[in-house]
Amino acid sequence: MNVTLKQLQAFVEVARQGSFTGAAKRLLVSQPALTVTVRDLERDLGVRLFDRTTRKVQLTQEGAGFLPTAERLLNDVHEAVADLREVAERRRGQVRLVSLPSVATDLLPPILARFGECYPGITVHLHDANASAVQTRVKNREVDFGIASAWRSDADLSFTPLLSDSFHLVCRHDHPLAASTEPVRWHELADWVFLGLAPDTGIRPLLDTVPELPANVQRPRYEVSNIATLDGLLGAGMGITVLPRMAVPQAPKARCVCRPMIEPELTRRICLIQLRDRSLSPAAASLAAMIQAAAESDTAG
Amino acid sequence: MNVTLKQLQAFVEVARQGSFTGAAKRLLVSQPALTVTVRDLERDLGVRLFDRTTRKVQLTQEGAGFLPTAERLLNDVHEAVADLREVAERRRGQVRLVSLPSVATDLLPPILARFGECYPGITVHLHDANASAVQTRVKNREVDFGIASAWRSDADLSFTPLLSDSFHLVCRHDHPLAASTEPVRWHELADWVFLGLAPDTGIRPLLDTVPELPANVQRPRYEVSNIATLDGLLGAGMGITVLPRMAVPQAPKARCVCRPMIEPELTRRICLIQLRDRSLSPAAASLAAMIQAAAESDTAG
DNA sequence: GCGCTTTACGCTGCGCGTAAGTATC
DNA sequence: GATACTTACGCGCAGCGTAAAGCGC
Repeated sequence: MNVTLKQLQAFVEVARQGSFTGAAKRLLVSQPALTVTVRDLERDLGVRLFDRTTRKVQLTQEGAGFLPTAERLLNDVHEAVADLREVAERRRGQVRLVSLPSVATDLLPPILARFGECYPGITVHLHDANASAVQTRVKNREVDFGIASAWRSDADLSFTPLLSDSFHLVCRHDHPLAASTEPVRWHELADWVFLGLAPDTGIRPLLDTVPELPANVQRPRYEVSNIATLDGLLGAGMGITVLPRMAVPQAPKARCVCRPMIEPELTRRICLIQLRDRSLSPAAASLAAMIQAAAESDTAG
Repeated sequence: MNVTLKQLQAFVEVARQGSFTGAAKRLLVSQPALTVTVRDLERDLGVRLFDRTTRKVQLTQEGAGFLPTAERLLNDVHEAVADLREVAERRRGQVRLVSLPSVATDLLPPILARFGECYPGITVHLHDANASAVQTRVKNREVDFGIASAWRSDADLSFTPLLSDSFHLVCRHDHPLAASTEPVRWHELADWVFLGLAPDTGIRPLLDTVPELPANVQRPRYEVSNIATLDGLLGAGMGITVLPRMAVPQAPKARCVCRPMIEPELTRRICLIQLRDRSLSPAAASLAAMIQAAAESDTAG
C-alpha cells in the first residue's frame, strides 16, 4: 500500500488541466516534482495513466477509468475531515449532561440559553437525576459530565466544586418553627416529625456528618426519594425537613418558610463531575467552562 | 489538506487493537513513531481521537464516530488500487481491435483462443472492416489497435508489418484461365472481364502500383466493396479477379482456382496499426505481442 | 527556436528508530 | 518494579526545487 493522497491529487489535477505545467501551478509545486509524483503513482499502480508527448498530455483508457474513482476518493476524504473539523470548531456536535433537578431548573437554563447562542450547531441533552445516579451515569459514559454534590468519592471521577449551597430548615408557614426566620440549631428539630430523603440522594450522607444529629432526623418517620414528593408532604403539614437552599421547591404546594441551619452550618458543594480518564469533547468542554464561569460569578456576586 | 492515508491507517489500527504497542507491531513501525503519527493526525483534525492513560487507550466520542469513516475511506482506496492492479496484471480488462475480415476469420481465431486461455479475465471486442475503415477507427480511438494493410500513410499512425500476402488470380474452375495452376503474368488478364474492388479497400491502391496494368483491371467493369459480393460474382461466372491469398474466400460459392501473379509478384503487407502517441493498455499490449509472435512463426514456418 | 515534459543533482526536512522520561498498576 | 505511552535526539532518505537535456511543433 504505497499510494498516497498526494499522488491521487496530482493525478486528478493533471487530468483536469490536461497539462503538468498547469497542474503544478495550481498545486503550488514545481512541474518536475509533479512529473515525478505522477510517475511514481503509475509505477505503484503498474498502469500508465497518461500518454504524454511533449506537446500533449492525454489520459489512457485506464487513466480515464480511474479518474472518477480518484476524484471520489479525494472528495470522500475531504468531506470526512471537514466534518471532524466542524466538530472541533464547535460548529457541530452534541453535549450530554446530567444534573440535579434543582440545578437543571434554576442554574442551567440561562447558561444553556447563552450557550445555544454562541454555538447554534450544538445540541444539548440535559437529564436530571439524584446525586447517586449522576455519578453512575458519568461513570458509565452515558453523559459527557454531570453536576451534583459528591455522593461518594470515586477514584475514577474528578469533582470540581462549582457552588456551595447551605442547608435550611423548611416547614409550612403555619408550623411553630415558622414563627421566626432566624437561624436554627440542629437540636431544635428534635421534637418534630421529620421528612427524610433516601440514602441515594446527595443530601442524606451530608446530614450524617452533623455531630449529635437528632434521632428523628437520623431515622426519619417518612423517607421519600425526591423533592417533589417531599414538597407534597410538606404541603400536607406532615412534618418538617432540611434542604439545601437551591433544592427548596420554587413553587411549593404550600407556602413554606426557610430558616438557615447553624451550629454547624452545613453546606453541600455542588461539583462538576467527570471521568478522570476521559477528555471532554470540544463542545462539552465549552459548556463546562461556561458553567464554571457562571458559577464563579454567581458566588462572587 | 494535511491528512495522509498513513495517519488514517495508524488511527484505525490503534483503535482496533486498543493499544499503540499492538498496532505498532502490526504496522511494522516502532511504537513511538506511531504515537507521533496519531498525535499529528489529532493536531491536523483539531480533535482528540483517543483518551490515553499509560494503562489504557480508549476512543473518544469523536474518535468512535470517525472510526467507521476512516475504515471506509481506507477500504475504498484499497479497492480502487486493487482494481487497477488487476488491470495491470491482465486479470481484468478489455481489448478492442479491428481487422480485415480475412485476418479476422483466418488468422485471429486460434490466437484469440490461446489469448483467452492465458488471460481469462479479459474480454476481446473484435470487429472487421476494410483497410480504410481500420485506419479511421484506430485514429478515432475506437479500438486499441487494428490489423490491415497500410491504406494510406498517416503520421499519427504506426504500421508494424506482420505478414506478406501475395496476390493471386482467382477464377471459377471452368474458366479458361483455370486450365493451369502455373503463375500468371499481369498482361494475361487483359482479355477477360475483371471484377474490381472499391478504392477504399487496401487492395485497390496496391494494384495501381503494378506497371503496365491492363486497362480492364485499372477500370473494372464491375466494382464491389467487399469480398463476399465478389465471391458471388465469381460464382456466377461473371469474371475474374486478383486477390491476396488470404482474402480468397475459404468456402467459395463456386469452386475457384488460384494462380500466383508474377512479373511483378505483388504482395500486400498486413500490418499492426496503432496510434503513435497512444500506449497500449496492458491487455492490448499482450494481445498485440501474441499476434506478432504468431505472425512471425507463420512466416518462418 | 520555443514550449513542454523528462532527467539529473543537491539539499532540506519529514519521519523513522533508539533511548530516556513519566505515569500507572 | 513492570508496563505502556510520551518526549528527546540523531540520522537516513523521500521529495522538493534548480538546472540541464530531450523532443515536437
